[in-house]
Amino acid sequence: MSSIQPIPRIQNDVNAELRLIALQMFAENGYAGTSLQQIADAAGYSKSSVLYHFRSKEALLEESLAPALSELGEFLDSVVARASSDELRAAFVEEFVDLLLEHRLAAHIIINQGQTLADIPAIDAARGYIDRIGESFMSELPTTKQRIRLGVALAGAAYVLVAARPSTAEIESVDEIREALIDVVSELITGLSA
Amino acid sequence: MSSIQPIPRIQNDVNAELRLIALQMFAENGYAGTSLQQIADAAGYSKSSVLYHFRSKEALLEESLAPALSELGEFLDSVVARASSDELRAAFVEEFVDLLLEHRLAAHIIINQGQTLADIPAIDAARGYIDRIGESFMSELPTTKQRIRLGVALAGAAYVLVAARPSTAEIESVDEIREALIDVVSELITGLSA
DNA sequence: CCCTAATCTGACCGATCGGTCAGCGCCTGC
DNA sequence: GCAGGCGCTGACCGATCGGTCAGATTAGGG
Repeated sequence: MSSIQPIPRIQNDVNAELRLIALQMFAENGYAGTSLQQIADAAGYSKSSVLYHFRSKEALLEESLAPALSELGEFLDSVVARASSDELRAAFVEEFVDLLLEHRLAAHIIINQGQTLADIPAIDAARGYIDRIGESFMSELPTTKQRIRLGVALAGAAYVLVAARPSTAEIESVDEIREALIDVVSELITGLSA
Repeated sequence: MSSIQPIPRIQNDVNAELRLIALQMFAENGYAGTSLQQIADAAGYSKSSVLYHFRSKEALLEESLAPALSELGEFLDSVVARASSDELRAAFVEEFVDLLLEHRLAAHIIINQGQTLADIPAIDAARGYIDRIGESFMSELPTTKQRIRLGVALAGAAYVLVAARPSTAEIESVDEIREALIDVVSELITGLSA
């Protein structure tokens, strides 16, 4: 306890707080549509303070996405490790949906704004991961139909995760959403090897 | 020819040109991420000239979306007119996918940026239309699973329509995409009445 | 207690934002 | 050939953008 921590400059509370707020606002209003001032106001700090913790707006985005990126990379490794045998597909889908649920905000940013933010390294890396995960599900060269099914599953899931319209408030449990998502995604994915 | 046109102040060429360019840029880089200067540069006009044709940036967006809005409204009418008998579902899906294909840029803006742009009347109207189209497919109160399937189908389709990654360039024909989309959307939609 | 370093802030920077306005050239109808 | 309007533009506006910097404030270990 009293000994120095292994890595002294660990992310502190303020840092994590800012990353969470930024992630929410980037997902809801878009990266371009969210200013550092708005983030600072929402967090109760000054804009200068935000820029003290993060070198730039882009760095704030990248560090906010980092945890999701890390887990996405691990998931990709586990996918390529186990060969894509048919009966393991269901387990993969379940893990993948859980990954989306855990990092729903990051997923929404990467998928919905990935096109716009293509020049940001973290975004580019994430898109590369996703591409390779998709490829691992496909035998040989993907057909148009396969790529469209995968795209619909991915983008559709990412959208649903954040859509949460004000009307018909989010009374429904996460479990219910999880179950429905696993159902629809696996239905879309299983059509890929055909 | 020499007689005055029925409605003198019809949309002229420049107007239509600007609307198309704006629609493309809004879809690709986001509404907040696209400046009037960028639109003007892309069109080869000055920013002042853009604002001469359109009262404001918001008006440019609304007028760019107008054709899609109009057709979407007509589609909604045709949906509620014919009762949603099961065997007509396929025809509905086909029409709907064609609508998405025809107005792919507008669809992408409405679905992917609808949350952010909720205070813009045209966007709000479009989201209302889509909600009502969705409701017309559902019997009684929609379950979570039903709403998720519909959300995945809509957002997934909208994403695929604009995704068109630079890699593996858009060699594939529109017909191929259309066929795949009709297939996957109808598969998702037909699960709604269950 | 005091010195240092971490944290936080307001003032300020140049650039760009959406938008206004006066005026330019050009075409057209009289 | 002249008057008038339309299309278009540069200059300019206040506000805000992301980012810098010097200094105030705070916290903590010796």
